[in-house]
Amino acid sequence: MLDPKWIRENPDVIAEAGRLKRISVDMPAYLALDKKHRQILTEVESSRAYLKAESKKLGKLSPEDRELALGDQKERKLVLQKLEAEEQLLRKELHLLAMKLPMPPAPEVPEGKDDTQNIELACVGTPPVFSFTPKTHIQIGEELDLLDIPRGVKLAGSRNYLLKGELALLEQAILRMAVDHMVKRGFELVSVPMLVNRECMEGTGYFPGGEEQAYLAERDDLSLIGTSEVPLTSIHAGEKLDEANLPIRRIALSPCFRREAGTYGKDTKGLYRVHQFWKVEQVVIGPHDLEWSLQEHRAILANATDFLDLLELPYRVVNVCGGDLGQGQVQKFDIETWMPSRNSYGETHSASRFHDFQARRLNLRYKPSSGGKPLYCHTLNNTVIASPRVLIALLENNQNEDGTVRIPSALQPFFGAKTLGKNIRA
RNA sequence: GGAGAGGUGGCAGAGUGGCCGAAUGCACUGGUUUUGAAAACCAGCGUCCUGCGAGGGACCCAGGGUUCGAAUCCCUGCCUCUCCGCCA
Repeated sequence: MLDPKWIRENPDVIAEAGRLKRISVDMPAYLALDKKHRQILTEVESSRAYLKAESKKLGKLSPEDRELALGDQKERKLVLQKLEAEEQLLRKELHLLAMKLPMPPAPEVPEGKDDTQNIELACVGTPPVFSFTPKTHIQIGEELDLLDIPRGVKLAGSRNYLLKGELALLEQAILRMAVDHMVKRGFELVSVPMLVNRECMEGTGYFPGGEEQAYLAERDDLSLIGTSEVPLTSIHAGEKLDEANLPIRRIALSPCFRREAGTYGKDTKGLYRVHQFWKVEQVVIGPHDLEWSLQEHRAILANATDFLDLLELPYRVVNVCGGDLGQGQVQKFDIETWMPSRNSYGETHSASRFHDFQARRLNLRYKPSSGGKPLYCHTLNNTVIASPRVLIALLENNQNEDGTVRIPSALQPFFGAKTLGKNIRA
């Protein structure tokens, strides 16, 4: 959500934002509606002021005099009611339009229409060269009897899977390692609801627009989260925080649910695009300060790349171009990890900064220590790790010729062994 | 799931149709007094929208309704508490 006053004064900036982000924006329509709404609002308010003042006088009149004055009041009330209905309708329309306006991207965001035009910022590690024909994660998992996709599909449809035994344990090990990694860096682990209300989905920018991507529990008007960014960012919605308590840095470990509507035929094989996965997500809520926000964006990016370094995986970081940015994002860095079976880097992390976009929708503010009006917070988030997607990289990059998988040393204490698959083969 | 009670300003808490944007206490801010502090006393003290301003409007959980007029009456929803039942 953008500041209504600012919208009025900067329609061109928003139109340009729409162009850069490939989001259709009709600023003339918005401005016309806004103007009309404010006109009616003024009428409603002055009419209401008159009626209110007259009513007060009525209260002091004798019963006989009152009867005489009532007729006029009733008539005016009818007129007001019509105006009020009109005003309410306009307000709703306007709000809906405002909810869909794009946040302008930062100047350092490259122009481009989709992910092929993202700019590589860094490339770390070297994709492995195999002296044998490498297997895909599916082959590795199935041959070790640790992965069962057909039965996952039997239970819940396409894009479902079963991880078994050591592979399921490996998943837990990575998630726990990620949690520890972040707790060491001062992030507070929060266990959050996975089923949230509409306010959370709208507040973080997923609704309206993203309803198709979410599993809805319609009877209770709740949605399954696609990421714990939603509950984590919404925790202090409607509150006025103390500046002294900022920034708030938190992580959550949660399952994530995505319908993946409109991706039929895309990434249908294996564990890359699935309906349900685990993710450790980092969310930071801070002051309304651009410099701070920029720094923090780099910091949460580093939290993730440092973790990939510990996992000894090759990856690259890209500066996401305008056309690949979401409505609310000001800038986004994606981390893509090398996946031999794809013969390319695949997106595993996404670090976004929002300025006050989410904070406005959530009505999330703080009292500045220096006094003065409450300000909207800035919010940011990034993945720490998402599984099973990271397992693709881990299994494929570290596979041995005999079909077992080497476990990176930092992960060994969490997994409890140096190799995956050994115990089964022995 | 059944029965009951309730949601008012930072907190506590009064307020059953006009004199209520809301008593009172606590907290907070400024002042007087004091070597300093405490106490006492005096004064101030909600948020948001709109307007250059004077001002106007909205808000007593939320949404509807009754009424010339609603914190107050009616309906619906949400939330909290107590008792009973059930349960990982």
